[in-house]
Amino acid sequence: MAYRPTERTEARRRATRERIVRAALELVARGGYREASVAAVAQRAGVATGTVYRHFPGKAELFAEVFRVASQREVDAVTGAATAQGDAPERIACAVETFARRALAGRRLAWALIAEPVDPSVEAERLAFREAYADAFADALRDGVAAGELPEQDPHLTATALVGAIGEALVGPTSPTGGRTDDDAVVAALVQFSLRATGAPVHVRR
Amino acid sequence: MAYRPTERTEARRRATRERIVRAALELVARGGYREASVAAVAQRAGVATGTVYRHFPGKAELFAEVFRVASQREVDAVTGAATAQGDAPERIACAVETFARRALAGRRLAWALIAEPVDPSVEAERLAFREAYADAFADALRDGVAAGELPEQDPHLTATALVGAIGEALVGPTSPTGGRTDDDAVVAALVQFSLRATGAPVHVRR
DNA sequence: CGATGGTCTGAATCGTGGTTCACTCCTTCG
DNA sequence: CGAAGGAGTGAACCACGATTCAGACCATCG
Repeated sequence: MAYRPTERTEARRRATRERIVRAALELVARGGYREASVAAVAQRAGVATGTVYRHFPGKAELFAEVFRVASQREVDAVTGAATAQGDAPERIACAVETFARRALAGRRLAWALIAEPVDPSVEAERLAFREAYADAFADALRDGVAAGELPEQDPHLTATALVGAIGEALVGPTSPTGGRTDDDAVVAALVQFSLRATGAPVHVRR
Repeated sequence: MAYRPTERTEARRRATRERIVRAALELVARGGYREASVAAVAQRAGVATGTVYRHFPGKAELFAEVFRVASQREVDAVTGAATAQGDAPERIACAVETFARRALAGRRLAWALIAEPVDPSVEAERLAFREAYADAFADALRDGVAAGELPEQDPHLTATALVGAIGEALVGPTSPTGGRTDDDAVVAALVQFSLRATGAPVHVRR
């Protein structure tokens, strides 16, 4: 025996893996899942295609991780907003706005995470992603109902519907040519919609 | 010259084409787009694969037609409901209920029409489908706003969001194992959600 | 009939990626 | 140094499903 993997080589390995994931993420954010072929990812990461398979069992696993990472980032932001100070309506408004603004900032990625065609195994990741979103909303809703700030309702269904509503409203403009609508206006309208949908009392927001 | 296509042969030709479309629709309704390979369609229609290409330039065109037909049917139903008698809230409730009930009756097809991965050219068809849905809602909303029954809002955005909300709420349970939730309850909750979202005054619906 | 125009057939072909693997190169340590 | 254990390479391989096409079969009409 004369060779033992050491910290240094470990680090290099991790770095390569990292680069592959980042490259994949960039490609998805740019051109969606379909543009992100293994060959393209490898090229962008500066490695040979075979190298990808040294780090991941297959394309599905690679992209499952990519989606997991990207989703987590988004969900964390929204969850943070939904657990901020304030009453339920305020928290919901905040979460919706966060969701919407982040999606608009990276439409292509948002589309990939929310609506693009992907492999079944990657799809599973996306389902989890939506669930996580819905959960963030659902928690705030539950609190609001308990506190009497919101009318009686099924929090999970309302939350799911909200996720769908926001997704559709944002992805619609995304996938076609790219509606040149005013982002602020869209966000504001979505917040209004969401507050009404939850049954929050309408105050004059000014 | 000794041969001229006649009414009889024309009819046979149309019948074959018809069978292909129907077979494709059935396959989509059963297993979604990905299960619906050209070979499978041909087999189900009782023709050879090559025959499909005698009636359609390619798979994309075939399924564009399939989606168009299926969509039209659904949209017509919803549009009908949305243009029925009554004030805007009633019409919207009616449209939402129609949308939801029909989707629940054929979940797989609904999923294919609303959310499944498809070729880009077929995707265009689906976009049109969503637009049509949204338009049906938007019209009722516009009327409601004009009549002072609903608060000031961007009807198109509200309509789009509604389509997304309903789609997500219905498709969510569809794609996984298949939530065993009570359909009636879901529909009722969705109607409530939609009415609130549009800003309709909450009356006791009984 | 039989010549003509057309549809139907289905096995072979093609294109597109994902995946493999024999080989080269690098690192570690006796 | 040199044997041992990977990591990285990239051209070749393969699976899969859409598409093609040469021939079989059929309807029309002079």
